[in-house]
Amino acid sequence: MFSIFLLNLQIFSMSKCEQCIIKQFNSLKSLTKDELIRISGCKTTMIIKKGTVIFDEGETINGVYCVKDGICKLSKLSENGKDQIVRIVVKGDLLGQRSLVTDESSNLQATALNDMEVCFIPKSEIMNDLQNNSKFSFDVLKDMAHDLKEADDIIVNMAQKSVRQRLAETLVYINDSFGVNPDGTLSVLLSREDFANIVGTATESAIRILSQFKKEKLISTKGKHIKIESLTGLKQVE
Amino acid sequence: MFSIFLLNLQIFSMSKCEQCIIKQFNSLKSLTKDELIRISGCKTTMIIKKGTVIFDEGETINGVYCVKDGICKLSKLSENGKDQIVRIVVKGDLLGQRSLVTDESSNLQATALNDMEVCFIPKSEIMNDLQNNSKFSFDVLKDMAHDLKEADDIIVNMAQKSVRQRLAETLVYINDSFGVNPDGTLSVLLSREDFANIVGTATESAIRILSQFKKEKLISTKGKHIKIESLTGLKQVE
DNA sequence: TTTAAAATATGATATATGTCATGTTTTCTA
DNA sequence: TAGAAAACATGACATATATCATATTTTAAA
Repeated sequence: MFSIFLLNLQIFSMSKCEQCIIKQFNSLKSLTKDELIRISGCKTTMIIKKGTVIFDEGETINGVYCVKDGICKLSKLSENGKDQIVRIVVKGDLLGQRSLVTDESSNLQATALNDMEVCFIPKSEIMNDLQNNSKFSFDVLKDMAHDLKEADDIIVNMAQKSVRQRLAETLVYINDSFGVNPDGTLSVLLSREDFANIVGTATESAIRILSQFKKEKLISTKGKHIKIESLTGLKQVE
Repeated sequence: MFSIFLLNLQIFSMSKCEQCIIKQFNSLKSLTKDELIRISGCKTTMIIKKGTVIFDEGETINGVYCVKDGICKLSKLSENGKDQIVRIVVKGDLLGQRSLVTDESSNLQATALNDMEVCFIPKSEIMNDLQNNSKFSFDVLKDMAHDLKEADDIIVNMAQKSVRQRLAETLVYINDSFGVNPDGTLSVLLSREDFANIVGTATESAIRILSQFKKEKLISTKGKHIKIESLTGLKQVE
């Protein structure tokens, strides 16, 4: 597994964490300059191709990924064979934070949704900072609290809202959180199957409802690119 | 609101955190003796009657509750008027940890499921420890990571499993996590409506499926007390 | 104890969504 | 560029679950 990484995906980069703008967006901003310099020395920058599994359910991660570019999904295989997406991680986020806190293996699979550039920081190097730099650990704590809140919201939506509503909200969420391309299409490009796996429905149902939204002029599509035509309309879907 | 607490619910107790066995079960165990003595001096012990709302959605909590006895539910009101239960907090747990980390108001409501005894520790008193005692903050981090993992699992179950399966799993979960009374009935006593609100279904559906389980000899009931007759059977429900 | 209210129970029916089947379009690759 | 494979699309039908209606039982209150 690791050898594949070495062959195909890994590029050792000379770029320095201390100067990296990305860290602004996550907990790493709370590290001191000295800490960043040390981290910089042991990190591994890698390019990950679209579709690649970054880590799998049950795998021990032993570090954290700082996402410099691209987007990935965190999903979990359910017994019926479907892959439920529980979170989307984008440029600027840290991926695999949970592994710093627990020695358990990952409960989720991470898969690149487009080509990504990430820096892997070994757990051994960053654990000291988590222990000694309280500003940093408090930031990680905040992050996790935020994720937990979002997860609670998702539970409520899953339980109480229709597939139609959940799909509408997913479109709004992606629009609001990750923005749009110059042509107005959603910048996060997902397959119909991905949408189904976020919403928790059959792929056919997701396709069908997207078609309905199109007829109702709430969205327009070219290929798999989706453009929101009426944000307010989507928000009112019942 | 607070005056009601003072009149009906609050009892100032002389018991000391340093000697309290409950702390063994949560992050407070990582506080030093000195820290515990200080906490002990500013905590407020209260008795909370069954059905009382401990804190509501949108309320600012400003502290954390250590549950000495009893059980409560954390729920969130959805737009359709249903109250989705996202977590159950029992004796030994800390309630409202998220409030320590963020200044946002609570996204959840906490309601006592039976008579409870809790100690309220003001945020102002414990924040220092969260900043300075890294063992303590790491414990809180672990707790939150654990909750996050459980939340992810719930999302997958909500999305991919039938109501029947979810209800069976809820029974198993309550059995495994919170145990049974001497007569074998589940020690956490929930109304059919509570079950429906955990599973995310209509109350009638929850009742109906529990009746089916009864017919299938998976459980037995007297009044609202439920006894699991076949744990393996419940685990195999499809 | 009697009465009222809440919780539990069950039937009948409606409906959203899943499943299966089939066809079309887009994307990939040799 | 052709051919294969994957993704998208839509119809027909099955089914789990919601909703509404109405008993019955349990709990609370007067």
